[in-house]
Amino acid sequence: MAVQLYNTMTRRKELFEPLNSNQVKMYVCGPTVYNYIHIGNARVFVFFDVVRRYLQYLGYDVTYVQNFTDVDDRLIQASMDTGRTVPEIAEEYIHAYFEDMDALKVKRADVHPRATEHIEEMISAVQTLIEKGYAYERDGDVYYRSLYKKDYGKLSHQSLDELKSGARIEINERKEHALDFALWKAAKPGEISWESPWGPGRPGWHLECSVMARKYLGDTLDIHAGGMDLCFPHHENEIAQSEAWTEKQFVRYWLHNGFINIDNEKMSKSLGNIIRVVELRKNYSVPAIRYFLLSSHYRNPINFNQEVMQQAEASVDRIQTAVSNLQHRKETALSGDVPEELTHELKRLTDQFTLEMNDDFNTANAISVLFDAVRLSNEWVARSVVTIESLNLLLDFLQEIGGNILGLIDTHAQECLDQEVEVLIAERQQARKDKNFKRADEIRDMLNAKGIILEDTPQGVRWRRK
RNA sequence: GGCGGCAUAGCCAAGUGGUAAGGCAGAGGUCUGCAAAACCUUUAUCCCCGGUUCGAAUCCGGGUGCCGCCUCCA
Repeated sequence: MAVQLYNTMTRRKELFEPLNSNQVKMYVCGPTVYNYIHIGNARVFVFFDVVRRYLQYLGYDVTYVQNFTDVDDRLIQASMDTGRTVPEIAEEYIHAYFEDMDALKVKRADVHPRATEHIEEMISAVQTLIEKGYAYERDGDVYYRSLYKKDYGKLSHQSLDELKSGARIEINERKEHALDFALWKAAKPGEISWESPWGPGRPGWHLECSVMARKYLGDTLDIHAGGMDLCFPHHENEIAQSEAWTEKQFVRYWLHNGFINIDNEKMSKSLGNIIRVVELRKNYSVPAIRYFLLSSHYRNPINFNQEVMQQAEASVDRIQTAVSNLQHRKETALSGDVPEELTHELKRLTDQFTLEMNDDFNTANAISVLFDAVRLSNEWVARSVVTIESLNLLLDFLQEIGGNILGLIDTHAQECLDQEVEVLIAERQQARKDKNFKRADEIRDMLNAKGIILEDTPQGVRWRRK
């Protein structure tokens, strides 16, 4: 258990040591539920789900929290555009989120807290910050004094002077300083709001993560993760307010993943090239989508296009085929010992997999270890003598690494063929025996047209779906 | 202007000092009645120019090209 991970805070790979022995407190910024999630969101959720699974595989006890931002400017805008209420819209897209993520085999978090269910706690946090002098009220808004603590900017490594001279600072007369940010926003007429000591309003975006993270994970988190863009200002602001509030270190390790480009262009609303998961799922298999997301290191940008997705499909097919060929071979194998040679090889591959994942979650290399196991498996399947126990060992490895951790294998139950097809296969076998290859090929072509591929092996006919 | 990243085969992508993983596609071969699947073989002077070193894709300097963040965007 020697995981090294790249910490955005220190800009170095560090040895991962949770605050409390093997307890890992992990928080991943969740979606703002004003729309369907897109492939960029999916990268965050799929990758950090893999991190979580891997840490669990290593024996860590992981508590995983991911929020829903169910009130903010964009939801209010969507509400005005559609005439529906903010909670209605949020509910719909939370539902859609779970559909997408369940489909992509992302495990649910231990807690999925919603901002609107923690308003009381947020108000109380804001009050504390005001009392401590870190925040001030102006016309129903409450702002955080960014300059109050000297270490503001420590995550994004921006000095205050540089931030002050930043090119895009908005003018807001109510703020003492341009870098101050809203903890509480006064409601405009007609907007959804909650009562507070400063009048009706809603919480600022950054505040919810600080409050919910503390509530469910405590003062100090081990891992806090999200997309690269959240580094500044979102995570910077979370640190500021949380550490002002608790006077303790907020997060031990900050992890940020890179973006996805679409045909070498930034994915953006204005370019109209946003790829939603719900659409993606119609065109590509789940293992291929996950392969695409995991085939490159998480901090690198990746480029989405048809060609790489087709390559992903083909790659994932190779893994899937190895698993089904293993299963087919078991039907005619006999029980017996596992040769030392195989145990040894699998041990080596398991160690290699751990080594790669321990190195800042190098999923690209982890996948290459998986392919080494695929080759090994194919070699054993082709042997004329192999034991069920050996095949099971290979199967276990592929299922554990390729299935449970990386999620690149469809673990659907072995389906059955209908009676009619079984009869045809039997007829074809007889035809082959009789050297009636014309009829045999006819049947094979017929089934192929129905999407069933027949393969003749020394152990009998093997079939699979296209 | 500030902070940071990237450039490796037709494509995707690892590799932070020791002589270029893995996948897709292509070519040749083995197996097969023919296929399929599989296995074997095969495809790279690592953007350019200097420097350090016995040795550099890797370190340093200088270019060139692309990209991200710098107030609510994963």
